[in-house]
Amino acid sequence: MNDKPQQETFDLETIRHSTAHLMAQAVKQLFPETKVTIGPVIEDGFYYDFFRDTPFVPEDLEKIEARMKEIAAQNLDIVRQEIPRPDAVKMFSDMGENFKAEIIEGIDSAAPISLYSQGDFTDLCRGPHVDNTRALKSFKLLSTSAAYWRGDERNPVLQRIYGTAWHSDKELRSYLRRLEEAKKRDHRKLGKELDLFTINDEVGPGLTLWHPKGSRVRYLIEEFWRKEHYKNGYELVFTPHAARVDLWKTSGHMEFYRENIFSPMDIEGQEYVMKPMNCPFHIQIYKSRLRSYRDLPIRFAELGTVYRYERSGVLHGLLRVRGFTQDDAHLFCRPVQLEDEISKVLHFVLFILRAFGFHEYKVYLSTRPDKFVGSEDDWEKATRALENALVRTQIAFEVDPGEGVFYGPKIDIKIKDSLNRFWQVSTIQVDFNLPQRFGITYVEENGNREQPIMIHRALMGSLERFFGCLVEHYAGAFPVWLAPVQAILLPITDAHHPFAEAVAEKLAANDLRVEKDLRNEKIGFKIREAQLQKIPYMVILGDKEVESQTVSIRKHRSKETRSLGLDEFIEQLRTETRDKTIDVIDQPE
RNA sequence: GCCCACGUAGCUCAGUGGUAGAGCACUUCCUUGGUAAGGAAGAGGUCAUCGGUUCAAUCCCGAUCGUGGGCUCCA
Repeated sequence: MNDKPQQETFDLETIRHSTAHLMAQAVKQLFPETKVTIGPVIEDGFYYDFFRDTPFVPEDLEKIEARMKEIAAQNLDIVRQEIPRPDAVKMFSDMGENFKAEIIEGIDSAAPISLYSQGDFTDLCRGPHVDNTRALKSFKLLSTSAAYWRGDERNPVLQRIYGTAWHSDKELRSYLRRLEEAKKRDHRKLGKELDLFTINDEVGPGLTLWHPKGSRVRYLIEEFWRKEHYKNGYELVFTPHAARVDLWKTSGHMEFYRENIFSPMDIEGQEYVMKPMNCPFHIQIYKSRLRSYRDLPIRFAELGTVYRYERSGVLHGLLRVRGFTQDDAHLFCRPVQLEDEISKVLHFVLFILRAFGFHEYKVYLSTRPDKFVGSEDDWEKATRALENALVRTQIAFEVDPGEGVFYGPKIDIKIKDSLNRFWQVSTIQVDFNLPQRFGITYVEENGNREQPIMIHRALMGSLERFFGCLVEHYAGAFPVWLAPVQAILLPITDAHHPFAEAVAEKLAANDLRVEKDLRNEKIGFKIREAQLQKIPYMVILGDKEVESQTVSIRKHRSKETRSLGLDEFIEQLRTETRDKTIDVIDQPE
């Protein structure tokens, strides 16, 4: 066995990068008029951007993939060589590869220009690559799209092909299964199937209609959120959906955020806009009277619905919409309180996220960008406060240098879902800008007026996005505490309807969410539907149950049935609801 | 916004230059059945919208609106 595969000796990034080259080679062979540009490795795969007049169609992908396999099977050695920069520019210019020539001109003059060749194909590349095309076996081309040269829409349009590559066919298959699974639990699909929400053309793109079942879940989330906020020392407020444009001039949003603000409307000669943020309102509440250092910290929280103009092409289900509700809060504190406040927010956010079944996070600390307001000293202190709070809370984090917003440093939290995907939800941002713009103050111990530090924070980000994330995380099978319907009663025949009514009444009297399926259908049919609706508990009621005054329970996740007394069942449901018990979350194999 | 694809019944989708079909859902009837689909009948569509080509357009062309995959940006 001398042709034993060697792919295990290369890391995935190298394999993917080499596969991108292999694809470019195949494309050049099949479509010689095409020009190559760049082909980087991305998460789970790679892409390569080509310049040509006509876009690739799915049949092209099949042809390209077949050619790639042929080339790989030729066992071509991949050879690196370095050449002088002018030669490289000339070479690619002569080949008509003006994009490559342009890249070379942009490369640091100290860096060597390296070429990689395999058979008839030579490409500019930093490498590294696998040593022979035989190492490239487990790949698949996935999709095409358009992209701009260097990501700028003023530049030529390029045709992009996405693909994926792995060490082995087994890994490849597993990845493709994961894609299938993600498609199955797409919140847009489940939203329709489970009757949770719709986004309707006549209402408008990016505007969500929450159906009764989706609303139920949202209401439960909100209820939990409000209760915990009161417990944690927040005051809840409500503020309007629109305000005079002058407010947004003061806040600076008309200047810096204008392109996301809906066009103004004229009301009695005054311009008003829909609010893109809640902060100016909370600041106005702060300003409604004189504040003492004794009042601080002040924490105003609101499930505030904001409207932001997003370009039509970026809208996506509930994840990117034009009207959404932030679980927003603004904290006003003295500088000495900053670290403590951040620390409390961190504890709080982890508590909330855990309740929803998220236990793994990526946390980023973003520091001062080039353009900023406030003094370097303030930034320094605030950044240290954030960092100390993270350390104190024993949260692992990465520093994102220079990635803070112009008005202050921030902490971002991404949560990992059951398919190992990360979702940006929580954010904690220090703001030196708005307190100054609105001139808010408090009276210090010594009688002087001081400017409070303001913190913006959202735990779930937006309810729409968080809900979409939950739907995908649970694949639509919400845990008992969140399920819109916790139990469905399935009488065997209409003779058992009275018993079902009685059971329903008792469950409802215990604050449980119950439905009855009294349709003239066989039990198998009712079970199938309840199963597809992902209702946690099915309650089968027939002669046996009426006679013994018990209920037969079938759980969504297991096919076994269990018979128990009604009170016992109620107790179990109540306990699971109270403890926010989360069953094993469905995972793809 | 830009590139590409798509838009047919409530849903999922066939289909044709001569004004349309299936399955599921819905309504009615039969069936009273113990753990993933019992049977029959019926109703339901300006084929996204507006214009053009044509004797004739759901089909071809254009525009608009919307959706999807990306680009870009973010919560």
